[in-house]
Amino acid sequence: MTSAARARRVTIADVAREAQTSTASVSYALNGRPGISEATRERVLEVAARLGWSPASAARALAGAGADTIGLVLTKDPRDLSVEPFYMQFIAGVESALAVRSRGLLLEVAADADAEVEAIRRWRGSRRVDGVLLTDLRPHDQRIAVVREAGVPAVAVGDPSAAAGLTTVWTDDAAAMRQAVQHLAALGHRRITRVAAPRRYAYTAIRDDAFDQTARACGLDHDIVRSDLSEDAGAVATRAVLSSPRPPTGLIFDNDIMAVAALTTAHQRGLSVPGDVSIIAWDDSLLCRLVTPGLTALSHDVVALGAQAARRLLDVIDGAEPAVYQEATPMLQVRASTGPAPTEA
Amino acid sequence: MTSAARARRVTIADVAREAQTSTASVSYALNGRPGISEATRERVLEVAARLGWSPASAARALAGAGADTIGLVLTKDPRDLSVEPFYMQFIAGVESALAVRSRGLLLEVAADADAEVEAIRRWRGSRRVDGVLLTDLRPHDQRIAVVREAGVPAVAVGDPSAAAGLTTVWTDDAAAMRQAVQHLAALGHRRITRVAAPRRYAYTAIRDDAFDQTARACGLDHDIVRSDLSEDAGAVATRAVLSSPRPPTGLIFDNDIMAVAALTTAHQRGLSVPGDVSIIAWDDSLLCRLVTPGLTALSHDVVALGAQAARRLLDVIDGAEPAVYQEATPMLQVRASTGPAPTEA
DNA sequence: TTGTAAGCGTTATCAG
DNA sequence: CTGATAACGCTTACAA
Repeated sequence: MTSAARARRVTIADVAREAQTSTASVSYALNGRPGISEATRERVLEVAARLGWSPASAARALAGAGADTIGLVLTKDPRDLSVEPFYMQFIAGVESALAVRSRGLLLEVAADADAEVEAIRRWRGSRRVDGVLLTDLRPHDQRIAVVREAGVPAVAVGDPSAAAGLTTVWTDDAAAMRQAVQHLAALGHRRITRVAAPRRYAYTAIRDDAFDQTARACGLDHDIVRSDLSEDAGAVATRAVLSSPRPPTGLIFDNDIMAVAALTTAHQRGLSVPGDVSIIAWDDSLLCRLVTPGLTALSHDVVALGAQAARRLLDVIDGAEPAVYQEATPMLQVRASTGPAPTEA
Repeated sequence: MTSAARARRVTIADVAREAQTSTASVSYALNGRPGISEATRERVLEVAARLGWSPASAARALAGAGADTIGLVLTKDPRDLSVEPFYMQFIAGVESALAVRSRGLLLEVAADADAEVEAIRRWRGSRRVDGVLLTDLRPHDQRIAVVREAGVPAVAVGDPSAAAGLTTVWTDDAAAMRQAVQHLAALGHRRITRVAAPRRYAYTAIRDDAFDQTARACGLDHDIVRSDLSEDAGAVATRAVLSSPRPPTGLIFDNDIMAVAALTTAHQRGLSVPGDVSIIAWDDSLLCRLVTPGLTALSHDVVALGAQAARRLLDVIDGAEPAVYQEATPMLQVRASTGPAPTEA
């Protein structure tokens, strides 16, 4: 008949009483800290387990220990979020790294950059998180100033040039873009177009530059079309590009969704892929493998990226100095959507 | 030169001093509670804003108020998680509902059912969450006993028959399955197979039964093949089924991933879809639209489901009585992967 | 309407 | 090594 005890929670005071010692010793024992005899420690641990004690993280956080939680705020419309495989992969990676150190992940979807900053401020003020992960870096990102000023441990995911000295996890997008352009050049394409993400992302300029330079070096006609990352925008951009007087024979997209949309658009217009136009996607996901023809894509391990970012953040929380970690450069995964350039009419 | 003040955080005591009142009044003012004059309230609010005060949720939670956070624990291998569009859609929906009430989402990926229960216990003990969302209900789900016993507000997402009286958000999977079977029957199919999720999910038995009954009612040869929800397992199951002496001409899958895998498998074996075999997927996602031929699928709004679940959980946290909420029944979205049964050889 | 003070469950300091 | 005891920031009776 233990039902009477059900309502109250077990505290370290209970454990201390039962183990005939003080709360301080219990705290030491439970946190594996020195300054306590092995005998007491074992007794405390045994009693805690028997009583079913579990730490009240609120109290712990309040007393100055960590919250054992990191924060991730995504700036996306929820419905877009759900369609981008990237984020779920990233989150999955983060979780896998957090799980082994039993940390939690606090997730928030913000409507815009201001809401994002607001969330970070709120979190740090409320001691809910020990640190934050910053994705989708923007040029002159205000979040970086905020975390720095507020002293919030943070890791930026994106190009170091946009991270202003914060610990950074990045992939070499410029090198990846070079591969893509050179692949098309090697296949004999003379006119290529890049369908790019908005300028508000820091990586956009980097990919823009790499695209321009490599295309020029290869002596290709080249052009950049600005789009957003949605399916619709990808289709619209593709239609416009393919309707031009001398349409390009190679297209490079900034994500997989737009590339798939382009594939559909090309088919609708009776164009063959890769017979009439070759398509390259960025972010190789299930989608790229499953469509017909399979999409040649710049493939990288987003799950690993998320895991690495989370691990580095835990380091930073533990006091590590800022550092820059480069992940594997996205590799061009060649599939059926790229082929020899069509011979001129 | 405000740099000296940077380290300390602003507390209600600071606000009280500055506003020349007590911490109690500040608390009342900040929480919009009665028992304070309008004049002081405004003064407090103004001072709080000026000082940049933000609530310490740790302290708040410790003092007995809520944590303003709900928990969601997913039992999946992280890499599988990232491939299932369902979860990201669900999370996106949850976030959208939470955002309007400025609540956070604590996410955890558990390796197995025990880890899941452990997470819930830990959360409730640590006062990190005000309530939890339960997805992927299992028959006799231990989590239900746990939340009940621990008095954790919870909402189950799944069939009410598995939710044991908890507030539940569900879709009528039996009705959805009937549509799928009748669709195939109407197209003249005489032999159909269901490639099903593992029995550990509560919905599996419900879909099994509906499949059997409807197929029998329609006078069809029918069979159920057990699989897991992965791409590989879907391909394996499809190969096995199509190799049988008298293969079925219609296949119904329990998710979209397996259905897409089946499509690829059929093509590899030189079979036409829907010429030789018709395919129906569950959970209509981008994938189903984008593959060729497009997949006929049971389509439902998972984002809305997540939003509804989150809203109902907030109700429960606010003391609402248990209730059952039925969401729209998945609708059969007919695409090119289903067609008339092939004429017997 | 206001202010005082007692928790909430830990951690951390500092004498024994 | 051990045990009181004071924070931590907020909520909430209870007094004034």
